[in-house]
Amino acid sequence: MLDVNIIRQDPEMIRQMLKNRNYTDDKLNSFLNADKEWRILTDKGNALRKKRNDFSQLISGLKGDEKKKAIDEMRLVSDEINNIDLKLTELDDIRNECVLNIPNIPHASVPTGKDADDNLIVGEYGKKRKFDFEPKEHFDIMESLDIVDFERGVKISGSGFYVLKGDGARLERALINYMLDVHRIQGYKEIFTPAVINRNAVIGTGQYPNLKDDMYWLERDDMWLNPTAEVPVTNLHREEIFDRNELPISYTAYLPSFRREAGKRSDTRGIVRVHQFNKVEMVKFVEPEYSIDMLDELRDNAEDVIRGLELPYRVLLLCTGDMSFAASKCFDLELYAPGGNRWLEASSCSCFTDFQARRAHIKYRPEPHLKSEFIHTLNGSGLALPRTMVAVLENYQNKDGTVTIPKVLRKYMQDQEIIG
RNA sequence: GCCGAGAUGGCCCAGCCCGGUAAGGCGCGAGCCUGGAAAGCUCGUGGCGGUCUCCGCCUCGGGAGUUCAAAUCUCCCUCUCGGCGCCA
Repeated sequence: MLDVNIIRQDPEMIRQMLKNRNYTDDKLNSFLNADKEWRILTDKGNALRKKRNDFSQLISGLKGDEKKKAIDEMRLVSDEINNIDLKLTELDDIRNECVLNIPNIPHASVPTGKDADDNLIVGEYGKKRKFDFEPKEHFDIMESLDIVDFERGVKISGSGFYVLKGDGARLERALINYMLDVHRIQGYKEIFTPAVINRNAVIGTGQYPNLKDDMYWLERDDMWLNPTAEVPVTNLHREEIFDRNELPISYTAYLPSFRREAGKRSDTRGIVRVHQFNKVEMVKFVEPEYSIDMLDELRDNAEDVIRGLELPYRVLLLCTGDMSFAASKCFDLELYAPGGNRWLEASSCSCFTDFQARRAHIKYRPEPHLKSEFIHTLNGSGLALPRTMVAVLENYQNKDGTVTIPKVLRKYMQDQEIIG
């Protein structure tokens, strides 16, 4: 959520920002109206409270009729306060609802644009391979190698779930280990968190309520299946205050992620869009002044994973209209998949400024005697497993139907060089 | 799942029985003192609002209730720590 003081100080800037992000300014207008009234009423209420407190003080020293009289007078004040409080609660609810629905302010370096077509292609890296045969799509490769079982995935869970078998399962495990090791060497501390998380956590990073229909909910215990490790890892430090010398903190975490993907109909074939997928995530907690620079570092850390795998990829700087709600700046990393001749989003690296920290109450003290301030958070995938698997299989496929294992993964697969 | 103990500002802790508007310590900072430091002493150190060198309100895990008045009494909930039970 945004700092309400920023909205108060420069509502026109917010209005322009909402326009750039394809939001209406309804919430802004409602906020401004409710806030104005709230401030006037708060003042009035406080004055009455003062009056009541004085009465209360007075009453403690009175007896008999004088006391009764004072109590009666005070009742009138109390009734008035109650009425104002009722109205204040109403106004506060409106304000909160509005603020929670106003997205983060994009960083100055973010291009203004309407949709995905306006995203800026920062660069294309790696060489697209020239095939002397027609490259197959990943699901065909996987089925002919017998390293996947779509039917039984459906049998035990439902559509959108799949089973990896044999070298497919081993490749998955190798990729996870490889990614975690890359990030560990980059200086990230490895974390393994619960995959079932509570309501406060999904509220803390903003998945609830915005994305609640896209998460699996365990009604009996009011718990949620992890939608992305960003949630448990960021919430590790919810309601904590750091000393300055503890920052920056860099975590990497492998965790299965669950998405209901309600209403999505695209990419139903294969493993590009599924309900459960593994992901290695990077999360950073940093001092505000460094956060934007840290985003470049984070992105580079994710790119290292791709470069190591020697996959062709491109980097997109998302425009204002295509960025997610909480992000101030965001890069997408897309892997090239020759079988379907398409780019697959395998990582999204974002700087959230204080937007998440404000909501999750994560602070730091710039100096011991100064008051605490919100830190900045960043996160990015490094990488999402299924799409990486697709890119590996399609780029490394051979004419005879086998798949060469990328060099960096071989040590995780007992030096095996080929699948098939 | 059962029984008991607990949750108080950045941290520690008093107050609760017996209701009157959060005491003290640590840490940190400013000042005094000093050749400099330590010690000592004084002041400051949660949030919101305003007519913003000042004033007011709110805040004792969360919520509801009793009362003129709740950290304090009553009820419900959450979490933590013990003990018992169950169990990979």
